[in-house]
Amino acid sequence: MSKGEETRAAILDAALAQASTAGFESLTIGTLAERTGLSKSGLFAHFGSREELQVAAVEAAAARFTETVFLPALKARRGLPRIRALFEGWLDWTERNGLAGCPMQAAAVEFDDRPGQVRDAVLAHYKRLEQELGRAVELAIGQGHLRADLDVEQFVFDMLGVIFAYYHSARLFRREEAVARARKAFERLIAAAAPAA
Amino acid sequence: MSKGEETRAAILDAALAQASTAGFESLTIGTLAERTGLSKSGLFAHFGSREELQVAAVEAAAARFTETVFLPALKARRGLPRIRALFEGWLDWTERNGLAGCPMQAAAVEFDDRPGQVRDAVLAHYKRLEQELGRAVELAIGQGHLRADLDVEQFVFDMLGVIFAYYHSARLFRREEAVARARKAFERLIAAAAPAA
DNA sequence: TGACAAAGCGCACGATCGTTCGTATCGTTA
DNA sequence: TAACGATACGAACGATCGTGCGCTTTGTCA
Repeated sequence: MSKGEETRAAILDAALAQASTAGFESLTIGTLAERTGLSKSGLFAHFGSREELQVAAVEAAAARFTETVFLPALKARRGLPRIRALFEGWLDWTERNGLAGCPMQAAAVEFDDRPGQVRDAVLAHYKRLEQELGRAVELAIGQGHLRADLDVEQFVFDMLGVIFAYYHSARLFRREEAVARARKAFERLIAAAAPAA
Repeated sequence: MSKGEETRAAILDAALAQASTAGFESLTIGTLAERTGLSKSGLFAHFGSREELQVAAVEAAAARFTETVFLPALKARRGLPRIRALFEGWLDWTERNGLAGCPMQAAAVEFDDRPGQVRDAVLAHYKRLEQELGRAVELAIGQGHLRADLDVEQFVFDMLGVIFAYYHSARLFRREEAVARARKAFERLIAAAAPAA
């Protein structure tokens, strides 16, 4: 990794930490420069514009998510075990990356009504996320772990809901029982999608 | 309503519109002054600080939510009908108020890791929301519409998840079928909570 | 090791930020 | 209508915003 790439990675590290606690709108060149020990202009040169910086931060978050959630889940057996691995990884991927809230959700909420490159990047991430999740569900159906007539998109929709409710309960309310509630909701989802006995 | 109260209400109208599309961090004195035709200092005098303005905007959103969702739902018969009314009102309360996204969710995500008055106000709203929702569920249990041994808090958790997944699907993905997905998920929740036949 | 490109800094710019203050105009009530 | 408080404005402040430019330092490779 060249010097430039190294610095760029360090900047994005700081950017993710910042965005996860205070949102992407709080990502300013000045504060980020101070946080990384760079000069404003030096930092700026790595991205060319603030919007590019925000896009890069979203993409960095997506990359982290892939490393922390997707790739490890591939080691689980296909079918239900893999879906469970995805779910569990999803619950704590932010902590495991030293982040506060989920930067992806923050970006989604902040930019869902603001057209531009950032919104496009967020959309791309969630599109891919739903695809991968859908594929995992279909594999589970193929394995006979889930009902053959299961509404896959609905299952993905429901699973996203559980995650969002978890983030809400854990971050805003700081509830300890959030994980337990999320797991219970998830298991009920799985049970409802189980093949007829 | 005195002149001052009138102006203040107009400012908060504009603030909610702004916050619902671009987030609370985008609420600046300058843009809001231009939007309302006031001078910066004239607008500022109504709140005393930017943070107070943000708090007032959160409380205005909560008031709108009460008017648009809570109060109408009280007209429905207690029990399941009222819970359904709450759910349906919740789905479209932002549209009915001419807003883009849900300002309350935006505030929750933006401030969940930032201590201060704004976070406190958001927390108070969601606390009350959960209380009211929980009471409605208990009434439904009393009416025999839902299982007596239902985990009320879990039901509220699950319902919140459905709403968040709906917002995500509708606002970020702009999916037409988001409402249908949300209703399906909600009905499954109700079915799982139904009394043993 | 010398040369060339990559990386970073310092300084400056116009704009906007939140906030303060003195002054003018308005609304309300006696 | 006179008077007085409520409401709004204009101008200014120091700070910070994103961005551009020229220069120096550093890393990299022939």
